Amino acid sequence: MDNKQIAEILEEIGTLLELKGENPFKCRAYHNASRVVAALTTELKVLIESGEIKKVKGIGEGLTEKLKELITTGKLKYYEELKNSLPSGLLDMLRIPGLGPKRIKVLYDKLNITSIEKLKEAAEKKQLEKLEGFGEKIEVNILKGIEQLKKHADKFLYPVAKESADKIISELKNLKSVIQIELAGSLRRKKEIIGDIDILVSAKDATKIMDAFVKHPDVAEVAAKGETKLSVILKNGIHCDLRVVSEAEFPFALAYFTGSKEHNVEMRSLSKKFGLSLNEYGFSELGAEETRGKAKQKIKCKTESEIYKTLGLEFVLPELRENFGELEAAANNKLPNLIEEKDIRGTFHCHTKYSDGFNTLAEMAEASQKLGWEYLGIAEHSKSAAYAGGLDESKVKHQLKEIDDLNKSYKNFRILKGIEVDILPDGSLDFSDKILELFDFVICAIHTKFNMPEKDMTKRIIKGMKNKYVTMLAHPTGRLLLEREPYPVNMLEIIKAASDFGKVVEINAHPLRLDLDWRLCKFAKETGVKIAINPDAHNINSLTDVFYGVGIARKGWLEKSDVINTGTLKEITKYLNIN
DNA sequence: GCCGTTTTCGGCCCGACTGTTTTCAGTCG
Repeated sequence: MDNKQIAEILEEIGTLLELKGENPFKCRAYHNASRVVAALTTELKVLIESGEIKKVKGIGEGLTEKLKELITTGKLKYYEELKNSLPSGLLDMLRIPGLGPKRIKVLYDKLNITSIEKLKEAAEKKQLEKLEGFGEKIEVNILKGIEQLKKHADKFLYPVAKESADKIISELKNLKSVIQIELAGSLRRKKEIIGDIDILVSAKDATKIMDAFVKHPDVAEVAAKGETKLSVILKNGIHCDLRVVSEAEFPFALAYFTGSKEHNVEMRSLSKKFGLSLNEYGFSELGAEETRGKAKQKIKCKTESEIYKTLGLEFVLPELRENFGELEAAANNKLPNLIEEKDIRGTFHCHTKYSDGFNTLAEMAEASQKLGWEYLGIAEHSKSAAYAGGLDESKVKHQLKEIDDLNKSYKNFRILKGIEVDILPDGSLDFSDKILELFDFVICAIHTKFNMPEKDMTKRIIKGMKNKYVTMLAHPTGRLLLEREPYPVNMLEIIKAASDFGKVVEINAHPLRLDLDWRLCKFAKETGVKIAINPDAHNINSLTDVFYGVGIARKGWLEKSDVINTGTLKEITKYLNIN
């Protein structure tokens, strides 16, 4: 049982305890432990055997015992009993907006409602409104929530949400009463999957802004409206929160609403050590209840930077605010100098008409030069990937000849000859070494038989990666965000193998994929594995998808030197050992 | 269930909004 699976069990225990009405702090302890385990870069088994687990914050004696049982027997009695004591449908019901553990418990205890279907029936029969603490509106909202859940996934891809948010912000910006306007929340932190859009505004008159936003053409309906907060659902199904604060409050509110929640909790804990209480309006003196809330600010800050400075910290970029060690690093002036979009000088893993792309080699090269890039790596599918127009040996040679011819016409630019070769189920590659040696670089990837057991899949990838001609691993996690579960693979083993073999691992920056996961980037960096950020572009417009990958790289603490395609053409040719 | 430079007990981040109530509980972020 790996750390990820254990983290999922801990998370579920926390939720089940909430449904049982257990001590909320105990519930939180489990949720917190889940996060801690998910972020570990060493197998829990190793930590427990060596006793190192004692040093891990958030896992105490009680949890260590349970984890031991889980690791040695593969089961946890406490978890099994807890699961058996509640119908599994209760967990599903938590996904309905407005329904939390308390209300679900009441529904279960009083009406024996055990699933979303039963809940819908009961609500339609108006049985809920008779319950204490429930009413007509809650009943209607539950029905709406169920509808909502069915109609839209409750998560959205970063690019989709970003485009939507940018449009709204650019229009609200023009309102006279707006002083400052910024994107906040997980979008500002560049998470690859977004729950909702948070927009923060500072203005003298909140009403005007909110009224204008309600009338925005992209708004489908208003979910909630107060004095400072407006919550709407956009026509594309994304929830969007608009908050209006005063100019003095803006930096505090921006920090607060940017999150993450876990980062904020740490910030507030840290504030306490300075005798301060931090909230979305400012710093107030600790203990003085009457100065809390919207009361006077004890220390004024004009920017987020000043907030961090007050707590003795370097400014922490939004991407890093995940309580992933950034506050400790900020306290010790050890924050990374993150890679930027402008550092990218080219990319690998792009397709053309030769396989399943939509543009010619010349068109892709021209578009790359327009972006200011010095090289473009082409990597078509190999022959087994027939569905994607995979190239056979003769087509390969034809393409390589065309690249040679084109390259003669360029100055300070080069098309790099690559291939995205399939790793077959037995771990062998789709081309012989004789063909592979013709390329400047070789990317290996999985495209078939995704349902292999994790152990076999991991072995398959490692075997493929070991080939001496392989330069990098593509589609490391194989995930298609929101559309398909990633294929089962032990990423820690893969990254260790990449380190052993000196291979590069790709961040596939196609918006549907955006893998590698940013947590793994951090691990890769610590392991000494180089990363390439590749757009997996199939046409000239999607070359810029590479910048979504930069977002992931930044979240994973990668610096310019960690990413190979920040290198100049000269450095890349040297790296690839080509003339 | 975790944690401790006020440490083995007594805290554990905090406020807005909604809908239920008539002062508050639940949910959310």
